[in-house]
Amino acid sequence: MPPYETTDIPAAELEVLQALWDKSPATVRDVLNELHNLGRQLAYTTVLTFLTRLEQKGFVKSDKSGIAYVYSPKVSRDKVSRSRLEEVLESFYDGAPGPLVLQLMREGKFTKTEIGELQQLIDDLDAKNKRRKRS
Amino acid sequence: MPPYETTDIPAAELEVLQALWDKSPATVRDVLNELHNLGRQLAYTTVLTFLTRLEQKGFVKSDKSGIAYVYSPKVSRDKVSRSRLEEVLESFYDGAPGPLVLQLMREGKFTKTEIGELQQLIDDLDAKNKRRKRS
DNA sequence: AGAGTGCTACGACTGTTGTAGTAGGTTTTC
DNA sequence: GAAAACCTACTACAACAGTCGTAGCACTCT
Repeated sequence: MPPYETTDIPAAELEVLQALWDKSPATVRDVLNELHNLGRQLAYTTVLTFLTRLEQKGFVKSDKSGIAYVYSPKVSRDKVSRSRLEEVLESFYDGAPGPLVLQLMREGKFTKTEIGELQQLIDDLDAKNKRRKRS
Repeated sequence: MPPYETTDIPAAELEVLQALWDKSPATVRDVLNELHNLGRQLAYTTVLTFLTRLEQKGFVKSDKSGIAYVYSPKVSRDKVSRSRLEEVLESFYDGAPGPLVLQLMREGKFTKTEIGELQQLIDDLDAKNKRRKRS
C-alpha cells in the first residue's frame, strides 16, 4: 500500500460520506434520510451504490449486525479535509500556507474568540522564532 | 449567465491551465514544453484536447495570430483558487474560515515576514473590533 | 518539387461518476 | 399465511475525464 493514502473522493460520494460522518454508524436508510433532510434527493439504491463504492475504495466499512448492513467511516473527516486543503495549497499556493492565511485574514470574517486565539498563536510563533534565532 | 460562475475544472485540465497561467500567451507547444519541464508527460494532442475543452467551457481563449493558435486564460488563477478554497471551506469548515486558519497556524509553517504581516492584520482586526464595540 | 516538420480537426477508446431500475430474498404485519 | 415493506446484488447507461492516433493541410529546407 502507498505510504500516504490520497483521499480522492468524487463529489457525490463525498456527500454521502459527509452524511455518514454525521450519523455513523448508519444504515443505508439512515444515510438516505439524512441526505433528504439536507435537501438532497437521491434514490435508495443510489445511496447504496455510493456506499458500496466507498467501501470498495476503503473509505467506509460495514457490518451486518441485524437486518441491514450498518456502515461506518474508516477515514476521518479531518483526514479528508486535511488532504483536500493540502491539494488546494499545493495547486495554488505553492504549498505554503502563509499567503492563503493572509488572504483569508484580510477578509476578516472572524469571531472575537477566534481573534483571541489567533493572537495567542502568533505570540507562540513569535516566541519560537526568537528562541530559534538566539540558539 | 449565472451571477457566480463556479470554476469546476477537472484535475488534468487544471494542470494544463496552470501551465498556461505561467506561460500565457502560449501555443500548444509552449504549454506542452512547460508541462514537460514540470515532469508531466503528455502527448501533444492530449494537451490540444484539454485546451480545446477548456476553451469550450470558456476558461481560455485563443487567437490564430501566426502559424499556430495562441491561447490565453480567460479566468484568473485567483478566481479559481478562491473558488476551490471556498469549496473546501463549505464542505468541511461550515463556511467559516476561522477554524481552518487556526488549524493551519497551529502547524506553524510561516516565515518571519509572514508572522509580521499576520500580527499586523490581527491588530487591525482587533482595532476594528474595538471600534465596533465602542460605537 | 519532394521530404520533413509542425499544426489542427476529428474520432476513438477506456475508466469513472452520477443516477437508478429490477429481481429475488427476508421480515413484518394483518 | 398472504401481502406489504425492506434489504441487497446485479445490471445499466449516459455523461464526463484522461489519453492519444490518424489524416490532411501548410510551411520549410534543400
